[in-house]
Amino acid sequence: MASLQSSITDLLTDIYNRMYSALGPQHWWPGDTPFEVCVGAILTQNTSWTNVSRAIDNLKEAGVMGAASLYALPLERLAELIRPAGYYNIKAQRLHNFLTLLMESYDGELENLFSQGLEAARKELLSVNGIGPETADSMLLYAGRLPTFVVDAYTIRALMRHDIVDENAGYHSVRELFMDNLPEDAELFNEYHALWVNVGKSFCKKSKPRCDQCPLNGV
DNA sequence: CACCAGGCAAGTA
DNA sequence: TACTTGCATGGT
Repeated sequence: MASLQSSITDLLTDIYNRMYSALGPQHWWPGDTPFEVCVGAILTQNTSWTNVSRAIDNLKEAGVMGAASLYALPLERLAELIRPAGYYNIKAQRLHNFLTLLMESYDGELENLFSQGLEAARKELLSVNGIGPETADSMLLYAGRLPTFVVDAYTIRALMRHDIVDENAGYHSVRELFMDNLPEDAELFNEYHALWVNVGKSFCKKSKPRCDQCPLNGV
């Protein structure tokens, strides 16, 4: 049955309920520790998670999944370990840039970074070359449990196909759409973003849409 | 074979 | 400001 929307909040809530009912809890982010989540956030830039998982396994196997030991690695050795994740040279440099911030300004402790609060920590992360808005928000939400909304290509594509945003909607405007119209709830934002990715992978694909099965049909 | 994947920065006009 | 290009492995 169709439902009437009286506000953007109701629309976004309805979309969430539809996706959650169809797909259930997503158990994000896959990762044993907040630090591992941050490493994964950089490695997964424009890259499938299966490839990233291999790279993370290599780092664990080498015993360097920690701020100090990863920071101490030569770039060539780091690149070699993360090779399965693709873009390994640039990602090695980006990881090192992040570790430089963490080690030199926060004593290697993510807690010291996140305890500043969302806005200050976000500004710090965005100052790192190689950390853009999605990577920063992923770290803040999934490692720091701070209530920021993560937007990605799946989110924007699905919103566009359902005429909820227009074709020139950017990261910032979509992030604000969710944050201005939903309660400031890290658990909700966690599940909501993960559901967008699932919908994007399963139904709202780039070149093979399966719109007939999409839980967003009828919003 | 072509296309895609949980982006970002640098270069060009 | 608004496009375009490089980065790279691995699955479908």
